[in-house]
Amino acid sequence: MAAAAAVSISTASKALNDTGRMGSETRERVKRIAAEIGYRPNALARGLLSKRSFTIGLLTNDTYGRFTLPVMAGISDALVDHGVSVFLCAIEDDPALAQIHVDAMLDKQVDGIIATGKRLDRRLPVDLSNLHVPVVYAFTEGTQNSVTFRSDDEQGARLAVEWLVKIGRRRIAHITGPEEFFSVRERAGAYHEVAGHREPVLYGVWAESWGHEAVDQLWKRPGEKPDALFCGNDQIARGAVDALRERGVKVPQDVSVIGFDNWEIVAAQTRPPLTTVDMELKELGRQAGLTVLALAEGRPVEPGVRKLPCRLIVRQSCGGKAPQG
Amino acid sequence: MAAAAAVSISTASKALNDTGRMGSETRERVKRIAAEIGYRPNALARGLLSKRSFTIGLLTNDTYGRFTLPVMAGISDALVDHGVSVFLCAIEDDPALAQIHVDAMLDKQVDGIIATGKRLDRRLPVDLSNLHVPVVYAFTEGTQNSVTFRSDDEQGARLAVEWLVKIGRRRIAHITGPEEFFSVRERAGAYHEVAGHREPVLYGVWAESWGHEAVDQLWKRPGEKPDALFCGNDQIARGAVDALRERGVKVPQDVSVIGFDNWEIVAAQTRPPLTTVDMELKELGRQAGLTVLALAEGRPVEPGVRKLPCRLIVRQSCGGKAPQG
DNA sequence: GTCGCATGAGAAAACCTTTTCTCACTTGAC
DNA sequence: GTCAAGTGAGAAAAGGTTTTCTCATGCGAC
Repeated sequence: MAAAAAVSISTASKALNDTGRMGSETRERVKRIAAEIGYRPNALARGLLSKRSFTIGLLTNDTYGRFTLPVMAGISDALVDHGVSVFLCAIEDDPALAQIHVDAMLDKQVDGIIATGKRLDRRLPVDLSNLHVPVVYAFTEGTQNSVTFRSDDEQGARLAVEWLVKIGRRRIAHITGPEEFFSVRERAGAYHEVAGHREPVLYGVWAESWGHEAVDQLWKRPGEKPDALFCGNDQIARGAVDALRERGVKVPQDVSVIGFDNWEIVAAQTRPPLTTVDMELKELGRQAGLTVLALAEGRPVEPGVRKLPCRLIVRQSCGGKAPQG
Repeated sequence: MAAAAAVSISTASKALNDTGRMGSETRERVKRIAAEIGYRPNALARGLLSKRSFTIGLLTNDTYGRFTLPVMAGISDALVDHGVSVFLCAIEDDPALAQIHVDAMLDKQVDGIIATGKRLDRRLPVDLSNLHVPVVYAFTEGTQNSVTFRSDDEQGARLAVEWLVKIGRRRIAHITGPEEFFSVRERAGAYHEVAGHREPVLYGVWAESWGHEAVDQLWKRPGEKPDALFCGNDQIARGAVDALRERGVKVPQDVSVIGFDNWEIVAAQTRPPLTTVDMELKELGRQAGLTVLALAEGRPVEPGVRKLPCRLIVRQSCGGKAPQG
């Protein structure tokens, strides 16, 4: 302890924390010696007294990390300045495992919990509604009176379809995931609002093979073909692009294709690279982190669902130019 | 505190921990009441005394999570039974950020640190060699006298090439990543040992486009074409498969293609799905977790590099049958 | 010269456990 | 009936920090 090196015991604490009354030369001396011996206060002892552990828990059932990692990066980014560390707990839809992790986090006196997942319309398999620490939901369904952050899929879909319209496309089809996904219905709704009902919506699964097959279905139909495809995610878009190439249809000259998610590993490696919609998950994580911190510090936060706007990422699968700004 | 609900103070502790001397009826009563009021001991206070926080830190510079997430899953899996939680700290090759995270972890009295990365032959941008807590390296270069876990890329590559030989392929080319990668050289070495020097090794970058381009190069050369491609990772393999399909070369009938990494999102979505080499990163994480725990508990661990065997994942891009076993 | 007040610094309590020590009481043996 | 041994349970210290309280000293004012 610094006390040994310097002179006193509780004086050291006051010196280092710039609290209490004391001579400035004493304060400086203590600080200097503390720095010399590399003294760092024990966060456990501090937390025991202050009731703040400067630790939060991140609970997720997204084992792939597709959604969790960007969210985690945003949380960490926002909280590292505040000295907060993050426990990551990956539960794989296993209620018992989830409960174990939640209990462990509570035992360790986390200041709050952020729950995140891979679907906006599903709950984590554990009840977090009556904990004595604040809980914030990010990209997963929250409980009544909770704070929930989610992407604005409707706005994102509108962004995509409006972009296709703006570059002159008129026959825009929509190939997407299973209709029971809330975000699928929301995106399809926005699609209809902007593009009307001229072309069909093809519901399927979240896989490249479905994008491939959907293009086959569309091109087998008699009559005019679509001049644009708005796909429910980047994997579907990739499958669609591959299918179009195999049919000799040129992307983006003949058909524009737009994805959703901006999953770099898929979107950037597609030929041509995909124009897509980014859900700004890192920003979502950042806000979730700051919110749980605010709640932990007792600052009031309005409950409710916060929709964060998506952003259009223009690459080469649509043609057109990036918007200036 | 349970003391209030029950009768005494230190007796409660002994009752719940099955230590000390006391009447069995007292012990049972305390336990029952503790369970009723949902009492859970404060891990901070316990850690303060026992010098064990049941917390470890996972430091990574792999922002994509391609390698970190499976490792993390293994660690968590191994340690959750021991009541250990994991701080995840993503540092993006930023030494200052890394130091901040390490300091934060040490302040929080982690029992140990696992350092992990995305390259076997690179260090994390922070020195962990003189900490007062044990450090274990996983999938990143460790320091002298440290414990390091890594995949056995040589064995993995041998597994792949031997498989190609076994199913009857003779002209096996190797398309891989940048030669400065240690694992690239190791895999290429094993490739040469098994396949000889009949076909070239093409060094490039870790991208689909490179796999595509490499196939173009190989097929533009005069003379007989390869009947198998051993690719340095799944992305390259995917690019190669796509290029072969565009050339009208059938996979796996005409050419077998094998990847490396078993990155499901790439390997399983390729058409046909890729036979590939899995580095067993989850098992690697599990062992790293158990090792850091052993070190934290003072159990002796032999320093050195531990190579974990890879496993062949047989899908459809090679033909042949899965080995029984 | 005394009183009051400001100032600097240390003592002590509190946070919540675990562990060791002490004490009172019971029981069995002689 | 006394003594030793054994048994059950509480007291106290320790762990590292922060915060409040107390105390001693020195100074200015009257």
